[in-house]
Amino acid sequence: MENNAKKRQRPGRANIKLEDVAIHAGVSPATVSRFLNNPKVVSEEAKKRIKAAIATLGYMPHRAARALASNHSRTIGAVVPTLDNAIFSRQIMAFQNRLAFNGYTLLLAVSEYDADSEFQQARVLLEHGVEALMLVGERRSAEFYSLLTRVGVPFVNTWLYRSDSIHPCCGFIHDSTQQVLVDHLVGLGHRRLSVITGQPENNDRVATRLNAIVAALESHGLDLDPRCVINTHYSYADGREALRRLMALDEQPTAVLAGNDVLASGVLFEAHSQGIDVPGHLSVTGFGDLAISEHLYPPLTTIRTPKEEIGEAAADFLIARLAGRETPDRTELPARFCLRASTGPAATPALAHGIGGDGF
Amino acid sequence: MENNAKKRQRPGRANIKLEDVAIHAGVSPATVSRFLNNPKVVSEEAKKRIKAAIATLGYMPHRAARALASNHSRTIGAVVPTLDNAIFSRQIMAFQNRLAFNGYTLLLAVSEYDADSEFQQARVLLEHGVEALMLVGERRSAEFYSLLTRVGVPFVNTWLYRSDSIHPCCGFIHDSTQQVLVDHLVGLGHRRLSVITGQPENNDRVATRLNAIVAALESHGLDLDPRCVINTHYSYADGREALRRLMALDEQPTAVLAGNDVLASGVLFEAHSQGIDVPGHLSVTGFGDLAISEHLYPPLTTIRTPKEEIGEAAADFLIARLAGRETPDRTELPARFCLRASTGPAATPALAHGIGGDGF
DNA sequence: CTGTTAGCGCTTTCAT
DNA sequence: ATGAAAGCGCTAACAG
Repeated sequence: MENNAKKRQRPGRANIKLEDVAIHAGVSPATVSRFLNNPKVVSEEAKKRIKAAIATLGYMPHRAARALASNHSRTIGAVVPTLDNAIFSRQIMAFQNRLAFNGYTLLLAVSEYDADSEFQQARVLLEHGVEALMLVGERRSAEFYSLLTRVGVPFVNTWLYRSDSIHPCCGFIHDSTQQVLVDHLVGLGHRRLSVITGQPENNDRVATRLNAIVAALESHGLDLDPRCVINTHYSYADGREALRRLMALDEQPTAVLAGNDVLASGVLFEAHSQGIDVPGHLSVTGFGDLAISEHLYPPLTTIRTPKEEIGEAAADFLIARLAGRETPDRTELPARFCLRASTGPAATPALAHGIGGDGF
Repeated sequence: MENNAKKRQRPGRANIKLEDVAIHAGVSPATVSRFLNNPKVVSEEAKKRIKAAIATLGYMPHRAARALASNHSRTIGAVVPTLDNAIFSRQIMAFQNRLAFNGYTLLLAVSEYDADSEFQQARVLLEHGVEALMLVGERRSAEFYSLLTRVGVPFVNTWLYRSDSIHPCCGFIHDSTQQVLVDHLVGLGHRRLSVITGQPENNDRVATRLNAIVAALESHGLDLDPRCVINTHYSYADGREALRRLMALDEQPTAVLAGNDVLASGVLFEAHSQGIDVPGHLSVTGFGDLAISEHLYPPLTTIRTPKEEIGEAAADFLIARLAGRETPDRTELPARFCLRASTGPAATPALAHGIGGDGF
């Protein structure tokens, strides 16, 4: 017992291996391996003894060794822009839950809306041998896509659906969500709309929605004054500040399309403290339908996005692919219009510096 | 080129391995390995050729093989109760960010506040060879702790600090946060307080805070009417409903201590729609200080918890441990009292069915 | 500074 | 149904 003293103990693991279990159970390692991976080919007798051995020894399989030998890591990766937004956290929760249920473990990375970081992190996940990858959005470098196909792991772009996408995707059609919102507002008599949204450079969904708004307005013969478009970050304070800037215009918009519910909430808060009546003087729409949105004053008219559904569908898709099952490349999970009380008929445009007659 | 046709291609990986790089660069595999792990011991000449080989072949290291050979997976695991709560998502973001910066990858699991699930998921992470583990809370089975010590991976309990804890921890002292809140309210003249919080059975922090409230009240010679304690879940709707139940009591409380800011928001929303004046008729406190809390009507008096700081401190602690660096077992990251406008002097207790004189 | 040589713990043919 | 044996891709002595 002193000959291999130099052989370092695995730090960080109970040192019991499959072979120990085999010895203890009086079978070969191969049989224990079969028991672990395909128990039905093992005799009842052996099964019983192996089970007992595992229990008494407290054996834990070594997944890296298994991954090396079998080419299956039983891990799936995800790279999301942030977890700050309840939207992605819910997607990830649903995703992880589905993975765990199917015996997969999640490797998670956050890109912070940075394309290079997304690429870099995805590389690392691939090095770790993730068998599949969930991503957000679809705009990424050719190099990234070529890595993905070269490595050959299944992947899925989430949060968007395009029937003509060349990549697997699951999500909804962003354009129509904005069309619905614009139709709604224009139908209420709004002619001068404004937009407060994120950074289209780092976010293809934002870019798509912005274009869709312009197109929708055009379809009504309206256009979008560039001064009425504010690109900002996703915080309450940013939403508030954006509204202040909009209200400082000499021709004020009668409605604001906020890029997400956080921004919309900020707008509502700022409107409240400035005594701007919503929807009397100003209509506000959001995007995302956070849990809080229906409770705001007034409850927010918004688009409900299928956060959990996307996470689940992405997991199901990848798992099906890994199992060799046929499954459609693209899944549409519709977003829904939620009509609430933050939108109403357009008032005559408030005059600069002349708002705030009632409220407050 | 047909002799090893049976040798399956690694599905899911570019088939280039370290040996190929070595051949291409005209060096031995060992040198390539050194280049990867400790470049400074490799000659400039070799470095150059290896770099080129890696680039032209598009080589990606196989981390499972590396983990097997070196006993280092370069992964760290985390099990959190949920990501629904902005609190844990921010912690995880900060944690992951710090890990990635130090070359570690995050394996994430969600327990949904279930002790068995937490144990089970931690096991899986350990099987995957995580070199360290971040957990939330400290109440778990002896079996769990014994696994942790047997396996010998560093771990840290987060979201709490106890100077006498036998386990590494980072967070704050829950008791004093509640003491501050109670002192504040009692100082304002409140004598009949109520509590709306989570499920103490599944959450040791909740249990601790609840006990701390009772103790704090006692220190003022007050006690907590059991009918004024509502254990519920963390949603806006639950907060609203809880307030309704409280207001239905024949002796109504003049203040509510909500277990977190989501619940507190729900209380505020319900108060608003019932026309209950806050803080005129009812004072409300939260816990957590979410981004939205300062924007609510009225802005919420709450406790700011150090979410990101906990994630970072946990990462730093584990990384230091893995690097063999000395580092204290326990880190206190104080929570701070945020006095805002949702608390005020106690009114004379509102009579049952007689509230709501002004508002709405 | 570099190459050679053994494995890391497990799976998987191929026999039996 | 089971065992023997040959690696999976990489690292880590050791020797030079």
